[in-house]
Amino acid sequence: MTDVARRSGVSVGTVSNVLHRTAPVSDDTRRRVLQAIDELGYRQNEVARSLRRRATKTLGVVIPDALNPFHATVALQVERRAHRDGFAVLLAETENDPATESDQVRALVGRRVDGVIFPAVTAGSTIPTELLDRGIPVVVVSFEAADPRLGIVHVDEYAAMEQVVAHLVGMGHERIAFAHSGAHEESVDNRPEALAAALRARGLVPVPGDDSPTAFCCTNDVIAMALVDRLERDGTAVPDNVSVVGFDDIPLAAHRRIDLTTVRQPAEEMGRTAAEMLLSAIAAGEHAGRRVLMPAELVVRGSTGPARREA
Amino acid sequence: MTDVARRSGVSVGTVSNVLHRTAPVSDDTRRRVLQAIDELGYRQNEVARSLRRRATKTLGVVIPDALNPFHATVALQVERRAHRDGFAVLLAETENDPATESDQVRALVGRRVDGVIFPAVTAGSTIPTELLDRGIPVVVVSFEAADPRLGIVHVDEYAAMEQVVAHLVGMGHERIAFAHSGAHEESVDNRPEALAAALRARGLVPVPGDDSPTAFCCTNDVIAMALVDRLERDGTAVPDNVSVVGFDDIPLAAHRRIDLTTVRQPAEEMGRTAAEMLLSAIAAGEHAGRRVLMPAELVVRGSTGPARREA
DNA sequence: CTGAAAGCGCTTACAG
DNA sequence: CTGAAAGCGCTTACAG
Repeated sequence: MTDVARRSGVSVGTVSNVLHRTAPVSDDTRRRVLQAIDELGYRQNEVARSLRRRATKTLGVVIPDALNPFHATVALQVERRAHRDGFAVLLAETENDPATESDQVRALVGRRVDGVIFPAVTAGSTIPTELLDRGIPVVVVSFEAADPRLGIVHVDEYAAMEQVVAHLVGMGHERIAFAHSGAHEESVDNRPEALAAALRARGLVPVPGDDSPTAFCCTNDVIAMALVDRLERDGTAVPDNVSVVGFDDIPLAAHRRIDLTTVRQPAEEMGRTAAEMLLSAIAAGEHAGRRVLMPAELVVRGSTGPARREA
Repeated sequence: MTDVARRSGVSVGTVSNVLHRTAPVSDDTRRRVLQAIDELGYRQNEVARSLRRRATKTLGVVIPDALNPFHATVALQVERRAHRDGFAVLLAETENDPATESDQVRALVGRRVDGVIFPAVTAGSTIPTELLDRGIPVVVVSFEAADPRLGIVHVDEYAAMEQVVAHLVGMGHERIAFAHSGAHEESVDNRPEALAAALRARGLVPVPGDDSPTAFCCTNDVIAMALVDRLERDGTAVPDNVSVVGFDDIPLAAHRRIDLTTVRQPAEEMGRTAAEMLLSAIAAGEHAGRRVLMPAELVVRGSTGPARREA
């Protein structure tokens, strides 16, 4: 910037002014400055700017796993929306590990992100609260949480599971299990509990996955697809021998070869909404503190069918 | 930091020293400082640090589409590896649009990333060169480029396509088409050319996709899976009526329901290697300027079969 | 309309 | 071992 100022014969303050129209600048001066910028290939240093303005125009997105299409979609939409407002996004992966999670969040705090979005969080995590306490707005996507300062974008998982159970019970299923990944700490959501509630309303209870269920409700579509793969490799046909229901409705769920019955969450819209919520909270200098409920609906495809009668 | 210094009765320089062991500090002082940090919940401001050190410890990853598992995997591995070295990663999405691409890269330059990784780049892009000219090291993944300052992690696409064509021709295919997404500008790679070369070596040429090919070679697995879906919805069975070959070997390609014959690229290793290459270039203060060739191999699964004899 | 100066929160020689 | 001071590249009152 000093170079630009020197080359165009003005002060750095004036260069700053032409760059941000914060104060009127004569046309002639503006032209000279712009020309110098062009000749020098000058690109403003955002880190100095961030330091001075005490705002970085960057968001953090903390996801357990970039390979889950639901999370990837949210991250993508956030990035897209943020970019429109001149915000950048720092990607932090947690692998669903609490230690990595807090590590990552600490790094985001150090880098002074203006806000953060969590499409998931490890069970029992107090991380969002810590951020909130530091005055950093946060919005969570696809799950609920208690803190009123939190921005929340979610679907009604109880209503969704009610639809799932109605569908399954209507086809004679009574032995229904919940399936999640055993690989990591679970992230927090109400899906198992929502399933249990819908079953209870019909005098049923969830059965363990190894206790010959006739249907599985999976915590997400990735798990559901892996389950179908495993079942069929073991000779258990889906849906002839057992039905499988996913959650999310990732694009592949509609693939003819996959054809997964699942609960559709509007991932793109959720990501976009979360970004907008966060961005406007940042602009207003306050917490997001709002809750948006999105529609979720059962999409019936070919992975569910009538319960097999016991031999 | 001033607060910490005041509370522990030392100067800010000393606080800096205990934080980074750049100079010896007495045990007693260290203890007091650490305690003050803890009591205050102090977290060092990385942006000030970055400004002063003229290095941000952040990498940019520029991808066309976070939903492509190959790109997501590379991004994830880069993030993981970078995180180990205390680097953060800025995610920039291009949607395969040259304007967005240069926009995003400009933003990365403004934010003074220490280096950038491209798992793909729009055709004809001069972006990497511009970065290189500014002294920013860049490494590209899964394609080739001419600039000797570039770090390159790729596979031998010609050898891979040779295997593909040998497999296909061995099953009687002579009408082979290349399939890519028509949605966006293509990103740059040698796959179409590699296919053509392997065909030419056998006196064949690629046929247009609408000229009743008996086999399709797709630019990646996502396209291949979409193609299978489309073909089968139109009543064309795969592989009975037409064979389909992908590229990448994303995890789903091995799913029993998908079962895609494809060329395996070691995505995780490529991402990790790219990150390491970039990180060590940054540490050394020079360009990556190295080329690593990774193995690619044909994985034969169920989406390819004997060419259907014309009726 | 333009310039000089302070200050954002750090690091890094340099003294002591 | 510790402190004082300069400076990283900006923005923002404040004068003029």
